[in-house]
Amino acid sequence: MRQGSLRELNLALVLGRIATAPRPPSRAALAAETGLTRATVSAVVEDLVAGRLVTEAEPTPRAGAGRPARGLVLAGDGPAGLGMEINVDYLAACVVDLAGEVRHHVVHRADLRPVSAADALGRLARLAAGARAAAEAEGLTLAGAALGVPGLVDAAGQVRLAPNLGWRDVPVPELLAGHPPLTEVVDGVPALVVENEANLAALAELHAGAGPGNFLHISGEVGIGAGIVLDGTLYRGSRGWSGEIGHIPVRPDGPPCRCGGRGCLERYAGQEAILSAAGLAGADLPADTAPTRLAELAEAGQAAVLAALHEAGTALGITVASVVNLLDLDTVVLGGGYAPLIPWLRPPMLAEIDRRVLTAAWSPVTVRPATLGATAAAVGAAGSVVRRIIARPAGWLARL
Amino acid sequence: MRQGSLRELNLALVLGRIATAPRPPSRAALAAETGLTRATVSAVVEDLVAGRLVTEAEPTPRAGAGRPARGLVLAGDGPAGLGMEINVDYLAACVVDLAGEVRHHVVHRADLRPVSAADALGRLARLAAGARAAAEAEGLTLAGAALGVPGLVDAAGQVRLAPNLGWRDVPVPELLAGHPPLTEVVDGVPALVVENEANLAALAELHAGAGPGNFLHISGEVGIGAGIVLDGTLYRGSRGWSGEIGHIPVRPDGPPCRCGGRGCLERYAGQEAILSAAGLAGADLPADTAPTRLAELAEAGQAAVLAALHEAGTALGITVASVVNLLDLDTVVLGGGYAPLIPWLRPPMLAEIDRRVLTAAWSPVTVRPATLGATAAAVGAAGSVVRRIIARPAGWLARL
DNA sequence: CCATTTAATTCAACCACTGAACAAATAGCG
DNA sequence: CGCTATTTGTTCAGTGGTTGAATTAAATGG
Repeated sequence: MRQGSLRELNLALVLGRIATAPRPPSRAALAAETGLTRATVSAVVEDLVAGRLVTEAEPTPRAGAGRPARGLVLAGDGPAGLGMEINVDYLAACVVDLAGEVRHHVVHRADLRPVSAADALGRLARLAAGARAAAEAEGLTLAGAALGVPGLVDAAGQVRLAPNLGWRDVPVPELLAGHPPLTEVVDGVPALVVENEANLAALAELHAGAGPGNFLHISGEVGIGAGIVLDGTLYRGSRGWSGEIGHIPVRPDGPPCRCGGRGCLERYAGQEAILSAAGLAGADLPADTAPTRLAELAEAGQAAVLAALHEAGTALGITVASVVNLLDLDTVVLGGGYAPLIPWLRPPMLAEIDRRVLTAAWSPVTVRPATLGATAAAVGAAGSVVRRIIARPAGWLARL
Repeated sequence: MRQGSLRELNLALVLGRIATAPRPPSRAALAAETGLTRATVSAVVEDLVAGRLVTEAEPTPRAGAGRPARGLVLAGDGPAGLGMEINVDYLAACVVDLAGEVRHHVVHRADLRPVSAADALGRLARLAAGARAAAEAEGLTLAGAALGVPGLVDAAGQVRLAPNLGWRDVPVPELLAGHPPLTEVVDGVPALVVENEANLAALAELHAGAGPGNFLHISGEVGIGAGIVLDGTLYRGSRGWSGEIGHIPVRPDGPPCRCGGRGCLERYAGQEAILSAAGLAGADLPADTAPTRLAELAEAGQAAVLAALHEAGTALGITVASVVNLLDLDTVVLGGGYAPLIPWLRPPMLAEIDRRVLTAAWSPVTVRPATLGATAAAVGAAGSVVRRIIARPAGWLARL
């Protein structure tokens, strides 16, 4: 810890409080919360304001006597994050400002399975260029970018395997490097961070939904992925490959899975599995509309659909019971395609959880829908960029 | 971060380096590693030496010219930790010094199932008093105590459920409070920390075995527990109830378990299950000798025993595959009663892992025996006390 | 025996936080 | 309307702890 570290830590501490406070706090309130003196907080805030990270809000009306406080809020015109997502049937890009506000958002629908990786990334780069232009038009400065992909990503940002896209060993940063505007390096972190989309969706939920805590966020897209948040931070695993929940064995002697195992969760609760159990295998539904279609049919009381959802919920419940026994989580969030199906998935899930979780008697497990919709991964990607600035503002300040 | 925090952080930083260095480092080497100046390191070390946390070793012979360095080592006569363990068939107490050396260790064998909790804790307090006397005779000062129990412990240290001991809602700190010498409160942390023994065994492995990393430590005692180490720290879960791996469903429609579920791991790989599958249900083996007996019979080629171990290993493999898919771990450590059975458990475990772990192709999962024996939990308990001092030396220094 | 090299300490300078005093801005009250 | 109480935010001398250079200490090698 150098001498300057103290200021770095206090910048992060104060900025973090401003970011999470329910109402714009005054310097005096920040001093009281953090234990710092008002003098120190004033000095720190001065740095933050000079760096365009914080601005003063309108004086907040307050009860009682005394000089009115000047509320501090995250700047809406400072740095922003660019978030992107590639999935089986769409591309997305968005811009999120420091306050977490989504300032720009475009989704480009297209079946990307027949398209080459280079081509898909080329289209994405065009979306990103548009997003950057939109951000600059609003006075924002992009401070970094993150991209979510439905697959395994290694430390260098290379996509090792994305089965549903048909990708294998795709060097994403290299392929995108030629395309502006993603070429700057900020503060030791690569200009473009590539990450599993389930992890990013969990991050989005962490910041948008109920505050920190321990939860599992299950993304039911074409495959089943999960992001794990432990003690308020995303857990990525030794190599960033955590959350491959789709291939957890539910019935070890069950039907074979293309991963090589048998009875994987995906064989019971994956989109294909549900559709085929519901007798809709040949219906050729686009991946993005299948969940709502299933919900309609379930609403109408279609027996095969109800049975398929019950089976899927049971499998999910068995898997979640394993996870909760292992990690002692209090909440499970269902996102992606599962969100519209919650009314039918939840009862069998809870039944299995209650039976199989050793500690269920002392504290029930909550199963709830994600607060964000299908755009969660892209928003989470952009959010991860601005969150990094909030966690280490010194890096941003060191560089204008 | 107050002004004094800087010194606190640097005390912890330097002490941590001294603790983990392979050879006694000099002040100059510490300065180079940490980025601090030699002046600062000297000042910090002076504080640590004054607080009896560090002492100077004999000058280390070095090649080349120059004034010889004075090596710094953790003090062997400063604070120490008292570790205790209660299990089904024994009590244990030990004293570990700052350097991690076990300075005292006693095990008291006795079947504790018929004994009341108060009585068992009374006996434990006598062991602890003996350990304290031994520690003081060696010039050590006990800085805290930790106790491992085979069950669920809540935040207050109360044992909510320890099925194999037959305990339910036992207020351990209260029952031990009357018994010296466990009554001091150190630095906001309760004088006695009560913790699940599987977690403590994992901690012991973390410090004694291969350095930090991500691993799962499975303790095969009468029940099956696990400790989870993520990024070099023990993960305890929302309520400290993580690692209840024994009740992860292996075959959801399998035989009923006393937890209320069906097909739990414990029904395939628990000690009772293995013995009964091996046809030794009525043999009335003491819990502590059963594993070695099984190993003997397996060595002799007894078919029923080999089949039972194969079944147990398969179930463990299926469970570990779930865990690795979820957490992306690179290592699984088998401890407790599983250690002597590794030659027979490992092959079926690896077979299941290879089949079912999605990322197994890129990086194999290592399954290895624990480096500590049956005493791991008690040593881990004592280690957790001294580790806390190493992580926050300021608390200890603030107090003499 | 002296030059060289590396280790550790000393000391003035500096950075950031501290605490108290002060200025600013408002509400309440007579 | 003016005075007081109250709370916010700033100013400033003081202090703790790190910084960097100079100095001393203790060895090797020619």
